[in-house]
Amino acid sequence: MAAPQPARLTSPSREPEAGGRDRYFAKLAQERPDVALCRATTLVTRALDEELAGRRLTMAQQLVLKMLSDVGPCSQQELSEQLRIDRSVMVGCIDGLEDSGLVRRERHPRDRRAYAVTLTPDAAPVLEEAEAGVPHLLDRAFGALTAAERRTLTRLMGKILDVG
Amino acid sequence: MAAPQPARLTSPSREPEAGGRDRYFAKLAQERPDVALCRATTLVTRALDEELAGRRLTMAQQLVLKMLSDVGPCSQQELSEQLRIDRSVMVGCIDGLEDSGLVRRERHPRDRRAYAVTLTPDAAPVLEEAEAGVPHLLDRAFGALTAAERRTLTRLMGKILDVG
DNA sequence: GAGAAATAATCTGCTGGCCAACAATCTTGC
DNA sequence: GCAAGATTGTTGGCCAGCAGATTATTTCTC
Repeated sequence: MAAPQPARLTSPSREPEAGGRDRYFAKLAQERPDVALCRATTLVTRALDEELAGRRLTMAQQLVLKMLSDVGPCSQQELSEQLRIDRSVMVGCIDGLEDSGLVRRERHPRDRRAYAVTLTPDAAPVLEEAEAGVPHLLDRAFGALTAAERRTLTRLMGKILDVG
Repeated sequence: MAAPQPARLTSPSREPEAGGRDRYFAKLAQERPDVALCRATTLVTRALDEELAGRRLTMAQQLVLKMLSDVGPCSQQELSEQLRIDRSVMVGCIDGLEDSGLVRRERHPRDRRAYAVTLTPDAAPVLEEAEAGVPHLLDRAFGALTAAERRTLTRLMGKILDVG
């Protein structure tokens, strides 16, 4: 495909390689936006997980509380759709919140197939604490980007997601 | 947290909601670059998977062949590090390529712990075909972005990944 | 109305990525 | 030269995301 390759192998010792074998990823990330995107997301996800490790809520649960606080009681279906979390994952997510006493599964008054997931009074302080940690979370995940670059990233993601 | 929420629930019928309940994701994606990035990557990954569905190679296998072609025989460790694919995943990846007769696991001459994963002659045309499909793949994944935007995205991902 | 089709929540199974543990092998410190 | 530690490939376990099947309920069609 490319130039005839030497059949030589790196020795196991740590001599810095001239042929770019040890910097191959940098080249790959420049040529393949898909790979760069996936690997960067893995890093960001790991940073988020580390940051959330000590806290009471998972990211999904945090988003659920926030949406309930913003728009009022929702069915699991609505939460799933708007937060882009799979229905089957949402079940366990709400289970956890219910066990912690932060939401209740009430019946939807007009559709008894659906629940009306509703915040309890206990949820407010927990949500507030979680929201207060978001800036630090973002700094940890996107520390390499300036504020302007983060806005650019948000705009590009918005186009891929087809929102605005 | 926000304004006092109405305890009202959406009726099950499909009336477009004024309160932004049905556009909540758009707002979320604008406020939370982390969520936007993760959801966009899910979309891109799905597009890639659909595109690769009919082909012989997975994305990981394609990257392995390309790297072997570019830098010559490598240990699985080197492939793992540079392609950012976990060692345990790399095992199955190379297994598949070996079963297809595209690579061989030879012993590393100086380190008998490691293999020297080596391309076979059969690999060249398969890799060439895969490489030929990359532009179409990227168009499918990033169709919403212009060429300039794709370059910007690549640059931002590079900063997160700390490469150049 | 009555039956057919659609929908909400749930469960199960499948896949893929990540982490911990393991045996074989290499490297290092003394 | 030898024991302690690191490294390579491998396996198995865990979790998220996704599709399919199921049950209860609602909506649509006649």
